[in-house]
Amino acid sequence: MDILEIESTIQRFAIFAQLDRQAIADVARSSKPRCILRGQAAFDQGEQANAIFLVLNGRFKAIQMDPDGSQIVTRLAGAGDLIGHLSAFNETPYPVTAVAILDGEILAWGRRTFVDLLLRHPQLSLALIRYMGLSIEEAHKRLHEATNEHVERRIAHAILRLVRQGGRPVEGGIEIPFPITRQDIGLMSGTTLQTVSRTLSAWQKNGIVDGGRQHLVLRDPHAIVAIAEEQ
Amino acid sequence: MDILEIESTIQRFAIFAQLDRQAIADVARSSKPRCILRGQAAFDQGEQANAIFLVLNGRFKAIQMDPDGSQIVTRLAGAGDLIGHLSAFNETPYPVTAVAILDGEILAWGRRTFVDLLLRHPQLSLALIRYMGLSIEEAHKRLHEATNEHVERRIAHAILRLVRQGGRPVEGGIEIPFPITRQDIGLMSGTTLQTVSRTLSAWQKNGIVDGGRQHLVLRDPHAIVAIAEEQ
DNA sequence: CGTGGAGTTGAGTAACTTCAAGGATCGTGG
DNA sequence: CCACGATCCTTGAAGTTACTCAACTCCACG
Repeated sequence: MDILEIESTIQRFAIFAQLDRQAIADVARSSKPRCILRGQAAFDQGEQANAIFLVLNGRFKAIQMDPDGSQIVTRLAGAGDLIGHLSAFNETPYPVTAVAILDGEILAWGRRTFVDLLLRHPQLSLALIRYMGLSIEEAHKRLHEATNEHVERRIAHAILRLVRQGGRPVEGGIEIPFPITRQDIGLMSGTTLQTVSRTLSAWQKNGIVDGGRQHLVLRDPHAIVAIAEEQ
Repeated sequence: MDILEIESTIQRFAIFAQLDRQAIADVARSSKPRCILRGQAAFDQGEQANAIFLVLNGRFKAIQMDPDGSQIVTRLAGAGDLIGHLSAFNETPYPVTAVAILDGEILAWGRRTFVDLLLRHPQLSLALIRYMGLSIEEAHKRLHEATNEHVERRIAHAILRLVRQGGRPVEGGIEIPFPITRQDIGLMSGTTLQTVSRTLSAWQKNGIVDGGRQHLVLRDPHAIVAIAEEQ
């Protein structure tokens, strides 16, 4: 991807949309593009956070692991999402490992470089603040779900999140167009892969979803919304 | 509180610490101080977010409530903490109700006013970005705990958070110097007041904690850390 | 002195997890 | 092209944690 492509790509993303031509050029010029193959990590949990990344395309999952081995998926990131921004500015280690679940391209900035961009372009800071505000609200919503809702509802929420982050309409439903395992869904909804499997099997019997290995299609999205919202 | 007091107070808070004299004056001048009595709310969930607040003193709890009545406490806020910042910049409704659990003073800025401050003082934006990054990490940590740890451990974590946010050393332990109910602790650790009561009763028998109605003293903080970290 | 918020404690139970074992699907190398 | 290993998925049965329901006590405050 050359610099002009980068400019025209990033100016479409919410975080950069308010910047003028010159600012976009400044931002683009100081970035380094990088390809990440499926299965590779953009960075690893615990590593010193020297860079911040923007996803240009592809799909990443952020996995957080405890010393005792337990994990959760804190978020998925697609085109236009930042990753690594939490720790980069506080100079703390990355709190998650960001694994590509599809081949993809990202843009990297050094920590110091990005801080300078923020100081030079207040509109960029403001956009980042808005972006992070939404992340916190999302995290709190998940926390609420995790502590007050039963599994089936949590799984429904997790799947609706997948849809919002990149569901593709196909004939007879909505497809999740990237590989996702029962394990992943479990880590996103706070349950085990077995429970996810049982739940999806039941839904499949009712014609609500469809799909096989690492693949999911919502046949009746409305039914899933209903499950997510039932008392 | 007059303007000079405000200036000298806020410059000690992390979010404003990097600002020069002039910037501090600018920030202070555009703020409106306000007193909140115990039990009152600085703002209510669902209300249009027209203002952002800084806690000068006192203590607030942020409660999030579902349509079905279930609640969680997303955070406690003390001197130096911002409240209302999540939604104010995105012009979404407040996602929580911020209730004072002690009489306190806060500083208020209108949404537009604070955005202008951010645009005028890039260092303020940067500090806010750092602050929000820490909030997200904290939320993700709680999410991890909520889904992978058993109640006793979660309660221990919740209490350690209380200590970090304002524990006061007293003879024979550490005191939580603001009123906190079993219900609150339950809402902070994702369990019921009954389970909290049982757990604290057991701990009290072992001499780990002490306290009565809305009151808590850690007699053996080390033991609580051990519980929070045991496998 | 009465009322309501806060806390305690017991018993029963539901919802998930854990353990277990087998089946399906993918990719890879002979 | 087929065999094999690795990953992913399914389903059953047993076990457990912590929630729910319920009754009772204690205090603070008007």
